[in-house]
Formats: sequence, structure tokens, C-alpha cells
Amino acid sequence: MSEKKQVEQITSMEEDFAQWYTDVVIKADLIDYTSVKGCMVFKPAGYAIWELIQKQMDERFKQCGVENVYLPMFIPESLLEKEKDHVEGFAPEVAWVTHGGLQPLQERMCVRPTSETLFCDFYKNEVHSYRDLPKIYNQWCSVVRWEKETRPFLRSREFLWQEGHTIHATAEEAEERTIQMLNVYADFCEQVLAIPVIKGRKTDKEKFAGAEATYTIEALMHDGKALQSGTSHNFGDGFARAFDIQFTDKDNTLKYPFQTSWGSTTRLIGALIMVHGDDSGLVLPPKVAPVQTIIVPVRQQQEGVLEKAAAIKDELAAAGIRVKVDDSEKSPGWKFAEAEMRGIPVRVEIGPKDIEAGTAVIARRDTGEKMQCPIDKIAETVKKLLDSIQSDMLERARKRRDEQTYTAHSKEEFLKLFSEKSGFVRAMWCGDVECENEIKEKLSVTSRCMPFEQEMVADTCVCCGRPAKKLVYWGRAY
RNA sequence: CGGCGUGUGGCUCAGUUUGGUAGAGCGCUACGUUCGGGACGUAGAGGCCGCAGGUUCAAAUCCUGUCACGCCGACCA
Repeated sequence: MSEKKQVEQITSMEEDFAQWYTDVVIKADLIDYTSVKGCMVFKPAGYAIWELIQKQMDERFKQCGVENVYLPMFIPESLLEKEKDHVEGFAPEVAWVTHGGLQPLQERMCVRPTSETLFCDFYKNEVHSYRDLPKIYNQWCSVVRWEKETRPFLRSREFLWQEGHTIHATAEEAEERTIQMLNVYADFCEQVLAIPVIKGRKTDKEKFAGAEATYTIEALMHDGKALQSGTSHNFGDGFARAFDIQFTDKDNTLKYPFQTSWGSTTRLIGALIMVHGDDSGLVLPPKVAPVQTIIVPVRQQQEGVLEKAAAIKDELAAAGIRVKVDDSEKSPGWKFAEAEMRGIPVRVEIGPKDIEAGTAVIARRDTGEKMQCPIDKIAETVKKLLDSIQSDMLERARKRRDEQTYTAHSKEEFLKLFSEKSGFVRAMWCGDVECENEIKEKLSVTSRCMPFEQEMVADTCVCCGRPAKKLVYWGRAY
């Protein structure tokens, strides 16, 4: 083993999970760091994943009536300040623009940390009658939050996301939309990203600044830490009142409309890495793999090999598979390792021996399994294989998540679980924020959500012993 | 914002303790041999040592300041 290999090798998860994560991000060629802390370059391999996420999520949005819009990236200070809880929540982390060219601005503006206030300002002009409702808008953009500690994908100062903002005539309709969009996220995570999630409601302590109710999907990473992977808020009519948005209803009276917002971010890429990745690098579910199949020619200088590789590529492409041939001058071994680090779901090896036998070697990234396949059956074989990789990955992730989910029936059990295990712990809670604070202080564990599927696993609160009100998923979180 | 750490060719780092005018491996370029799990040989190119002051005959090395990045905590998608 040369020294270089040691240096370049990906740190094992076991040894140092944080370092493993960083190594994978770099070795899979997803991003580059820049001269601005917390702002990263999305390299082609990283951005292509985001594009696939966008495309498939946007399709799901459109299917439920969402229309895309685009609002400015600047928010005047006076606008940001209109809703009290909201500004208090975001003030510590906004970036300010104070000058236009050389001239100081009359009023400083922040770079949007989120766009509720802009949407409200906009709705104020758009909504006058019940006939103008609902508005089901979304925008794909980036936002800025001046985080102190940053990590690629998980927490950056500028991040890409989508933010949906809707406005409705009734509270019921708003609540319905809030839940509907949470379900869209949950379905997307499972079906596209192969990441199982827990759906539930945030406690008041954890809810969004200005929201009446915040719902969340929570995923569990390989190291047993939780990651909030999508969020949906019901604002009630709080923002409408703060921004004085009113409409005339059918009964000819003025009413305040009800609003929602929901968002998901490039953090999903971090989730992909930490749910599916292994010590060889990234493992991508086929649906978000920019390259689904890589063809590695062996002895490519030999006549006929590259031609055969190209023919297979054409056939796979014709079957709708995103495919590439790696005809670079690296050795086959190099190409195998490279394809693995990048998480390409399927690798096809084709060399003189295969051509003679009329077969190719097919290797799957998720299990490492290798098989022979007749060349004339390759398109249907790879297509089927991609489908099973997609579903197997979800099943494996679900199995691991379930194995790392525990139930505590008593305080002793709760403390014991968090001192020995990492993962979700399901336990009862009295509903008092004091207990949440105490648990956080003692164990650095937070309430992830109150799952929709409630179950009384005990009668008393796991912290104070008073009568229990809610089952909560607890965990250490990113 | 607190604690710790790091800034030296594209990358990873040595050299700093004890000042003497910059090294290695990888990568890159060319040619040749290779090619089924990170191939090898030969010849090359490439660095005002993060930045600014100071001490000194002399600073990558010592002193002061500053900037940036990384990790851990608190805060947050």
C-alpha cells in the first residue's frame, strides 16, 4: 500500500463519522469550498443531484396545483419587522445590505432568510375577494442565513431550496394544505430518495417563528442522529393580521385569510449521503443518480472494445437509462473505485473476454454484487436492476431506521437508552416545555416530533413523571 | 459567539523547537510499456511559505497584529 492511498482513502464511518461525511462529499466530487465561509460551489456531480430532486419534486407539486413564482432576494427592514415572532426568530442570522454602490441606503435591506414577509406584501395586493383564493405558490431560489458553524449541504450560509407559500379563505383549507404538502415530502423522500421518514408535529419549542403549527418529516442518519428533511407550517391568520391582508368573503364581510408555507432544501443531499453512503463513498438511489450506469471498458485500446462499450451505451440510453462510458486513460481499477466513490448505482464492465463470450459483467453499487449478463439482454437486465436497487435501498434504510428506534417506558429506560444507544427514542411527554429544556440540557436530546401515529407507551412523562399527553420521538439532531 | 486546531507548488504534508535563502509523495505534461479492483519507467513544468508590520547581516522559522478555513459546543433547514 502506498502512502498516498492511505491519505486519499475515505475515513471509515466507524472511526469518525463527521470526517467520513466530509471525505465523501469531496471524493464524490459534489462540491468545492470557496473563499466565503459557508458558501460552496456545487460541482456538476452535486448540482445534477439537485436538478433531479427539483425536477421530480416540482412534478409532484404541479400535480397538486402548485404554481411557481419568483420574488426578490431583498427584504426592507420595515417589512421583515412586521410579524414579531418571525423577526425575533430570524434577526440573529440575517445578512444586511446597507449600501447601493457608494451611497448608504435610506433603509437597509436583508437578504431573504425566507420569504413569508415578501409573500405577504405581495398577497396584500393580490387578494381582495374570496374569488382570488386560494393562491398556491412556490419558488425555487436560494436564501441566506448567517450561520456560525457550517457544513456542506447540512448547514451553509447560502442554500438552495424551494419555499411554498399558500393563502386560503378558511382555516380548514390551510390545515389541509399543510398536511398535504408534508405528505408530498414524505412520499418524495421514500419513493425518490429511498429515505424513510417519520411524519409528525413539532412541539411549540421547536416550531417555526411565527407559525401556529409546524409539521416535519424526520429521517435517521447512519450515525443515529436525526435530520429534519422537510417542513410544513400552518400560520393560521397571524401573518394576515400582521400584514393587514383582508378579503371580502361570500357573505360580504371582510375576513383575514389563512396561510401556509413549506420548504425543503439541498440538505436533502446531505441526507442522501448519510442514509445510504458507505465506507467506499456515496451510494445514490437510481432516481436521483445523475449517471445511473457507468460502462468501464477493460483493455480499451484493444480493437472492438470501445465500439462494444459505445453500442451498449446506446442501447441503455435508448432504454431511458442515464449512462456514460468511462473511456479515460485511467486503469480499470481506478475507474471502479471512482465510480464507487461517486455512488453510481450500476457498473458494466466490458472487455475482450466478455465480448468473446457475448456477456458483460454487471456490478451493483449498493451491495457490491457482481453478475454476468448476456449482452443482448443488457438493457432489460440493467433496467430491472435499477428498479430493485431503488426499492432495496428503501427497505434497507427502513430496516436500519427501525433497528435504531427504541421505546422507553420509564425515565430510567429513557436515560439508559440515550447513554448507550444512538437513534430515535419513543417516549411519553407531559407537554411542558420545561421538560423539553431539561432533557436537552441533560442529554443534548431534543424532541424531533409528535408522530401522527400516536400510541400510549406509558402513562407518565419520561421527565417529570406527571400524566403523559403525547408520544414524542426524541433524538440528537443535525 | 466560546473552546481547540490549521494556513508552505493543483492536493496531502515535512521543514518552525535550535533563523542561513524551500523539500517529499500524489497530481500535471511528453514518450514508451501496461490495462479484469486505485499500473510502471524515463524526462520535464510548477512555490515572492495566508496577509501586514516588527526584530535581525539574514525570517517559512522569532515577535505583534490581522484574515481565512476546519473541528467541537451554543443557535439554527
